[in-house]
Amino acid sequence: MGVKIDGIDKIIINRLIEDARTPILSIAREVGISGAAIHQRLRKLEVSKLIAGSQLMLDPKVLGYTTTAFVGIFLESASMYASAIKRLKNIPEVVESHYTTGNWAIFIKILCKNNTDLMHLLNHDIQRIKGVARTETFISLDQQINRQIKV
Amino acid sequence: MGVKIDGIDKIIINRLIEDARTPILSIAREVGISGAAIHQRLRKLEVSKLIAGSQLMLDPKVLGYTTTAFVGIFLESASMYASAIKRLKNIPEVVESHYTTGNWAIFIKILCKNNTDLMHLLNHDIQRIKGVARTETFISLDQQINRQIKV
DNA sequence: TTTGAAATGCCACCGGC
DNA sequence: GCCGGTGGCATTTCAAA
Repeated sequence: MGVKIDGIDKIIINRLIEDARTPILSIAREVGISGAAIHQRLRKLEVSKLIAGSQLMLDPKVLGYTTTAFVGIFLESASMYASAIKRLKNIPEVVESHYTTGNWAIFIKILCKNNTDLMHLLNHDIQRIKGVARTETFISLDQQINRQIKV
Repeated sequence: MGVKIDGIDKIIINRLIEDARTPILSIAREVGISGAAIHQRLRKLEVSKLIAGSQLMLDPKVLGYTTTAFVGIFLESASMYASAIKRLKNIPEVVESHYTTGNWAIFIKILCKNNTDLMHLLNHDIQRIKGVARTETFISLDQQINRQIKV
């Protein structure tokens, strides 16, 4: 993991984490080097794969997705993992899926419009996936932290 | 929640979710309307708050953060929630925190460099937060889905 | 790694439809 | 809602140090 990052790189990264469309020249003026230099540093950071891309962030609430929930899924056998994931990928409300140690085999994060939709998603979409034995659901009532790891 | 989005808006959004720095004019050429029109649509979507911003995405693995874990936290009493969150905010490895129904009061997502760091984080940083009674940890061995809600 | 300069391309704002 | 035009910037590349 030989990626070395100095203070200027940190400023560049932090400005672009706040707003990925910040003009490079405005960062250049802030740190006091030329735009070309910023540009080359960015390319280096991309080549190193530290920068994985940039994303427009949507607010799910504006689309009506007001409920966030986590669901732990018990599988009948570990061998059903791959096929279960395939099915989960087809459910748009599933925004994260992990294979975890501990209680469950699969652990997912989902967004729903309301509790009726959540119930429908659980009973109709998730519970009916082949291999799914049982689920445990935790509804997020409040999210206080949502950030990236710091450089 | 009166935000109506047509096919062109969807294309704009999806292109910018893939790469937030995509030039507006290249989207304009793709959909066959002028850059000015794309620009106006984007402004409308920003005003509607559907677009919450844009972010540079870092790859935590390149920084050495190879372990993702979820930790359920039991609190001695719900009244310690606010102060516990305050302490969690000071732990950079904590990237998400939720107040959840079900077993735990607080549910967090953390990134660590390895299992030793994870243990240290749990025993030294998290367990010692005032009000934290007990924790349950789930390590993610594999993440197969990571996306935003679709428009 | 940095710089300035140059070519190219983009953005953001109009007035008008 | 969309367009074309425009002036001012931004991006990208290059040779040079």
